[in-house]
Amino acid sequence: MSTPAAPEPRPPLRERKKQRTREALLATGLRLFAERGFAETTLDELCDEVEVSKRTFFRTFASKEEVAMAPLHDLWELFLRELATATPAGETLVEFLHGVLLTALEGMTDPDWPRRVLVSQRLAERNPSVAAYGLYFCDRTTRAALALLRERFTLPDDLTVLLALDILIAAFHRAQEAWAAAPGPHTRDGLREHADAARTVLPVVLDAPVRAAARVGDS
Amino acid sequence: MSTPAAPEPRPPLRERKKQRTREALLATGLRLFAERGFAETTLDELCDEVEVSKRTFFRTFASKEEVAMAPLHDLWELFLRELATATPAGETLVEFLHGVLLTALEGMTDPDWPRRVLVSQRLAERNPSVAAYGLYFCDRTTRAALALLRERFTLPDDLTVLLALDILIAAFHRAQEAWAAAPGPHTRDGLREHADAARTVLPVVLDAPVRAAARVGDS
DNA sequence: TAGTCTTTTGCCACTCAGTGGCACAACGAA
DNA sequence: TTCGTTGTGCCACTGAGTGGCAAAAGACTA
Repeated sequence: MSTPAAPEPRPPLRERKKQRTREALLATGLRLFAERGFAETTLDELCDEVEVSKRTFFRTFASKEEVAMAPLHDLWELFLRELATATPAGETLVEFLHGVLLTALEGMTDPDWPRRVLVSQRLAERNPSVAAYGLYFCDRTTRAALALLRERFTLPDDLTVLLALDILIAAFHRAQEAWAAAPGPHTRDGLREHADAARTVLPVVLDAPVRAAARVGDS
Repeated sequence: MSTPAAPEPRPPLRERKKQRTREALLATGLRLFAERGFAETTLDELCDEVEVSKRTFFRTFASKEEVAMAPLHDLWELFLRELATATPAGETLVEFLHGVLLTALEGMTDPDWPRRVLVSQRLAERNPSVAAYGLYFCDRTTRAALALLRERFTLPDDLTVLLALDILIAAFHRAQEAWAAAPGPHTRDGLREHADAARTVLPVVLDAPVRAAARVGDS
């Protein structure tokens, strides 16, 4: 389980069994999707292998796509939890948000998490419904973050804050794509480096130039 | 039909009939979705009313969601067509893209288009699968725009260009939401004004401040 | 420890978006 | 007018997703 929960008293058996079921569905789902393809793996097959009913599957996950995107969504959920307690130190909003996101990234302590994120990224690249679900989840995260920020801080207007969040999420998303596409081992630190690089580019983006290409054959 | 195609020779009967079918499915779909709800309207009902088979529906649209989002997607498709011919005049990439988008917006000449866009926006707000589809469509538009830009212009690295496109699309998306939420008549010009306002905010966003709120009861 | 209450699970039937195959209808060209 | 091409409708089907309900499992109390 990749959620970096603080140590807490042992949950009741019922809760522990629910978490075991969730983890089994998630691990098996990611494995089967990666081996056979997302569309080519039915939920009946997944539930047979985990030995739970499909009814239970849908009590655990909202949709098939949620399994595929769960590793990344765990990160965003932690981001929101960190945002609920983080304190800015005079930096800009985008820098503050970026810092909170990196803190959440540090909180992804399960050594298997990067591998799972890579599987998720591949599934999103190859399956439109997975990609769409991921994008929608981030849009909802933006909404939740705005509400959290409004409760806790003095901020500019909603449009400015929403755009700051959109820019942060777009930068991380592109970083994640670049990380997944890069050769070599895929590590959490590597993802952080790509995220930092994307963050660094942001001030340049608004001033980026565009010129007609020199056309071959044009003298 | 909201596509602002240049005047062209009369298409063959087959093509005209296809377009009539598409328009009938679109107009009827939007109407039924708005009246009854997206999920509450089945494709069987829609096809019965238009008197085509469901098989034909799926030859015309890739999904039910595509009907709901078609008005906005028409705009993005025109954006890509404009991008294939537009010439920058020394402005930044984001300004150039914004200009092309406004040109595409001017090309949405059907007087019914704003009303349809409003219906689409409402459907997206109320139906996750519609919103997700719209977001995914825009992500694919970003990809297509990058490829177009690369063919035609000298540009910075892919990350910078992708982020410029992401920022443009996010700004327009938020403008559209604000436009839909605003009281009074919803016009294409109103949407342009909101788009301009969002564009204007962009340079400010990266420097936007965040401070702890003064807490009531704290002396 | 047994009984009772609460929560969870599995089973089942079902809906509906979406798909593929194929025969027939409609259109287009010579 | 004939023939080739393209489009349509019909049909059977799949699989994600849903609701109802009885049985099983866990929690709590005396």
